[in-house]
Amino acid sequence: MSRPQTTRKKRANGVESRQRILDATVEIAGERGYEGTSIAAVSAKCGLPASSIYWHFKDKDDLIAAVIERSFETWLAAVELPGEETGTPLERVTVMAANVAKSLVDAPDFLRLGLMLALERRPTEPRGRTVFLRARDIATQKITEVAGTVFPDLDQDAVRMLATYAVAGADGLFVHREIHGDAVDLVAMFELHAQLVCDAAARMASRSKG
Amino acid sequence: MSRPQTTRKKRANGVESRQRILDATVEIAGERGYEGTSIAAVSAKCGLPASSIYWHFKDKDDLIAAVIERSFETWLAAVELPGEETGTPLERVTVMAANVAKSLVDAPDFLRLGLMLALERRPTEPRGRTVFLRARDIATQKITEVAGTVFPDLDQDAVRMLATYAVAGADGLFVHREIHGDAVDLVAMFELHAQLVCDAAARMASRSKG
Amino acid sequence: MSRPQTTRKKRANGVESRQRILDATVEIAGERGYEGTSIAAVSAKCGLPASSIYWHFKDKDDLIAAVIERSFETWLAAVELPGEETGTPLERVTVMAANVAKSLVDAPDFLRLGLMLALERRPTEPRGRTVFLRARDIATQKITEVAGTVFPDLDQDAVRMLATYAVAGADGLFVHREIHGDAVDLVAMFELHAQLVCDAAARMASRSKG
Amino acid sequence: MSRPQTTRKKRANGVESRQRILDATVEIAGERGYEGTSIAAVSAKCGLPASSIYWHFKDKDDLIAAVIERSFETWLAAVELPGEETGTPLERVTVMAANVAKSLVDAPDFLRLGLMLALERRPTEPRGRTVFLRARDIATQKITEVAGTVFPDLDQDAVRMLATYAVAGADGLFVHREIHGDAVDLVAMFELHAQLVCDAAARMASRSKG
DNA sequence: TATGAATGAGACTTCATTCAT
DNA sequence: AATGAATGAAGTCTCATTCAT
Repeated sequence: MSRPQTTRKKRANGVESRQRILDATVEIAGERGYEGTSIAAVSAKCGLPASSIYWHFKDKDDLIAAVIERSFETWLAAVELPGEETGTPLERVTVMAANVAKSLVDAPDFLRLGLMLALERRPTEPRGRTVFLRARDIATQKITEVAGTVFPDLDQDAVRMLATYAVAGADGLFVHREIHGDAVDLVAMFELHAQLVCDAAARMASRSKG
Repeated sequence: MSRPQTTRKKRANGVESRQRILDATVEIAGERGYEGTSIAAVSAKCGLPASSIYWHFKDKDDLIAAVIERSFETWLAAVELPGEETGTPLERVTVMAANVAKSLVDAPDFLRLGLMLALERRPTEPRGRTVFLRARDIATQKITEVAGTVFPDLDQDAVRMLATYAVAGADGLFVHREIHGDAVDLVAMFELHAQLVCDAAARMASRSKG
Repeated sequence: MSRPQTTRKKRANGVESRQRILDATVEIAGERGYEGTSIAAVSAKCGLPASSIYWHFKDKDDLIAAVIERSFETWLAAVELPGEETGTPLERVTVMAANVAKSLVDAPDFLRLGLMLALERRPTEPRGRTVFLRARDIATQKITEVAGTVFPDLDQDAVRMLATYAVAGADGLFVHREIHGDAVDLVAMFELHAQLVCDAAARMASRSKG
Repeated sequence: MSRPQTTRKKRANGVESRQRILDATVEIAGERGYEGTSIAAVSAKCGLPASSIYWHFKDKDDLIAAVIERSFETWLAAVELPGEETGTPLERVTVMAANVAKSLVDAPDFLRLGLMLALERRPTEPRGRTVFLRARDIATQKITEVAGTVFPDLDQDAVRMLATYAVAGADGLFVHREIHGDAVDLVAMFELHAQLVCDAAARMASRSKG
């Protein structure tokens, strides 16, 4: 008969509100980019008034940056490469590529929004762009490390170049799927990509060795 | 009493005004994307009042689409592949790749703006996006044709897949350069890209033949 | 039967609109100061939408500065001291003081708003404040000139000091009337003020001469 | 289990918090006036959350009024006129004027903020304005009393007029210093002011007596 | 072939204030 | 004796667009 839960809804809960705002923002910003994301739209989608958004985030820039940050973390967790895999280099790399492909199909917001920001060249760079580029560097670095262990005969420069090429290819394939939609078999494309990169690595390694 | 035609200059010149508007728009839209491009900003940059822009273009959508169109034509002319080149397939493809790379270094507006539009997913698709996707299809088609003649042993599906992969790789490398700037040797990256694609084609061809 | 004047109202007329906006602003800003003057309030009072105000003025700062400028000019014209007056120095100065007093009773917006701005110390000074201070300097300069001719025996420093004192007294008396309203006989107070300043001038002159 | 009283510090101290809020407010309001003073800004300057300000003060009006009140008391204490001074009237008045001048140089917040409020004319008068005007009346009254004892031959009306003029002059000179800053020798100006007022008083007295 | 002026809608952001804890 | 969170109203300013000239 006591009504503890009848305090319906409005029990101030900062953490949950923050999540709701981020959820709404990621959806909108992933569709319409930085400028296309209006605070009013976020407010409508998350149910909190615009002024409440400003309690949780300093300004729009801060909000978008937070979205990118969280989105990257989620994505990183989703692709987390299994540690001590066995098999041939090609096999190991193929598994990795498939993981990445699947993660991009499932949660593409991070990369879509990030690429939009990356392509812009505003005079005052949005903080979200910086955050995305940092995230991208981290990813490239991880790939570099994996490639170094998988192809121990390659010199540093070659490894870096291959990692760069691998990331660029992933971006391009992602864009391709964003354009052509579910018709694209992203996993298959990533498999091809992985194979080409491995071939190149093998050839480079044999050349530098022999 | 009639003014002599020596007054020339400033006899309100429609064509020139139109160009000035397009020039201003391409610059701003390339920096800030669709939503970030305001008529007021274009007006300020080209020196014509906003209302004059509406005399030349139906609305903002029309303006952006026109920019993409002109930008694509400029770019197409810049890469125009020389007709009956001789040499090995790899040589011919390598030359092509170098041409594309150089064109993207010189006039990247078309692709930058196009990719931004391509990544967005707004409810009512901007006409500029359609125009860009059509342009992209044309480019992919051309590559498919070239690949078909260079690797006559490949079946249709394989050729299409390779062309898709080639375009995706180009997009990704372009993004990479947009992010990291002039430090990136885009021509070298495209050379690597061409080689990998050719290797793949050769392997596929030998497999499908044998 | 022709209806030329039936184009009622909305025949775009920049000059008139600008005046209407300034009229509305001077009234509101004179009552509530810089921050208290909202564009919405000005819009409501002048009948033009807020966005139209921004066609005529860059921003709020620009609007307030324009108000001060126009207000000062109006006031200057209203007090314009008659040229070659005759009579004793005291008589001439008394007439001047009466003129100033009357002008301040009639159109006090300029000084009220100006003093409000002058007392503020924002980190980024409103342009209106600069404009007011310049106007005030002009007024002080004029008084200095008049005092110089009326009391030719006084040295420069003394004249400047007296002019400063005269202006300060005028400000103070104006504040007094703003506080206590129509009950105050501003003309009488200015007469007293003029007399005291003249006495001081006479005494200083005799001292410096003798 | 009870916390020992050695925790001391930070045992939420109401009085100190109140002071901190008032200190912050006086600074901001002195810079930006009534409307320009936002609770958020006060909160940022004093380090307490906005809601805490509302624990100590009913609303913004109450806060500003409290500031004026405290500021006036501080100022009154600083100028407190020594009781039974000896010397000629001019000497006594000169000392008084110097005291006032010095107090205004040291702690000008009270008068600056007060004058800003006094010049405004909003529909619902801020309580702070009322408080300031009352304080001003008290000051005028004190001067009237002193003037009455120093010039016993003057009639009531003349004394009141001189007191009014004295206060107005003080306001004007204060404004002058606010505008021109430390370059102004406020003490010297007040000395001149005192002398002129005394001369006027003497002349009036002799006239009304003779 | 243009353009000065206007405008409703909506952008981002801050406001003073409240309330449950 | 405080405060984290929330909120409706209002702030300044920009938006894309129109229209009479």
